[in-house]
Amino acid sequence: MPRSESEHPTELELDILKVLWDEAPLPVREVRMRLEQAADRVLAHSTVVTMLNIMHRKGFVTRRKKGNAFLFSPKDPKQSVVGKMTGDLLSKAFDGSAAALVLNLLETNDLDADELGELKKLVARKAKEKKS
Amino acid sequence: MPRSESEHPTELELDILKVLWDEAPLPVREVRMRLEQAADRVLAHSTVVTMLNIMHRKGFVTRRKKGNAFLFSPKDPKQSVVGKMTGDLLSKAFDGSAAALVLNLLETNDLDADELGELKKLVARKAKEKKS
DNA sequence: ACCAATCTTCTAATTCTTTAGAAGACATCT
DNA sequence: AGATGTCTTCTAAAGAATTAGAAGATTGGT
Repeated sequence: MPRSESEHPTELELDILKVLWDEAPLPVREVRMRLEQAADRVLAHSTVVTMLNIMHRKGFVTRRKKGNAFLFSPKDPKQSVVGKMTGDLLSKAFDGSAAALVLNLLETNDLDADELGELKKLVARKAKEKKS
Repeated sequence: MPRSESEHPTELELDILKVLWDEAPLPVREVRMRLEQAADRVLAHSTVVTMLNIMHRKGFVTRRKKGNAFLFSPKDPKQSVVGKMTGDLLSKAFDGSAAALVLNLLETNDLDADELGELKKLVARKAKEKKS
């Protein structure tokens, strides 16, 4: 029994989704061009086609016919998809503890003062919301 | 050209590492038993053996002979491994912005008051360290 | 009407991941 | 000594991920 198909996008799928979150709908050749510019991924046209088909089957993108070609759009917004990925890491690697994740983030990836100030504001704001 | 071997543990590999971070060194049958108890993973003995061999090849675990059997230990501490995973998600999904990650965490996974309080303390402490 | 460009669908190759069986070595129990 | 159990290494199967070529349809220009 091999593993089942992932509910999260793979690395290449995520790169493609990023392109589409930036602008959609797009035809295959546009996706391919932007993938090369933005993510430095040089792929054959047919590779991008195959990926978009797979992503369509998996439900990561929607498509509609425009003339004889397809236009692709992301199915879910970026926040939702990366939120699920974060939630997944949270449960798999940190037993669901957000504090543990942030602690690890602070300890192992050193952030600059700006990022820290930003974090402080975020947490304070959220704490306030929570009370209301 | 297919993708290259991941530098991060896969899902099953991570479950096995968790067992070993909890206690090590352990022989195969112990790993198997704990995998079943802690992660609800029921696997054949030979499967666990194969996984541990692969993880040894990848450098995730070390092993030493004890009698005729091997004892396995994690190569790197948990913090380091999950730190790399977090850093990977950070760069892949949030373009390296820790603030964006935490914001998303706050927005899409709702934390309880305790977790929020914990976060506040963490960030404050880190900010203080930074100044010194 | 035809040639080239573009698009789609189908097929395929390679590596990774997950799972597990088979064969053989070695110790222990009776 | 022989059966039993546990351990190792070797082999393998099947789905997932990544990459791309080939065949066939359609459209736009000349």
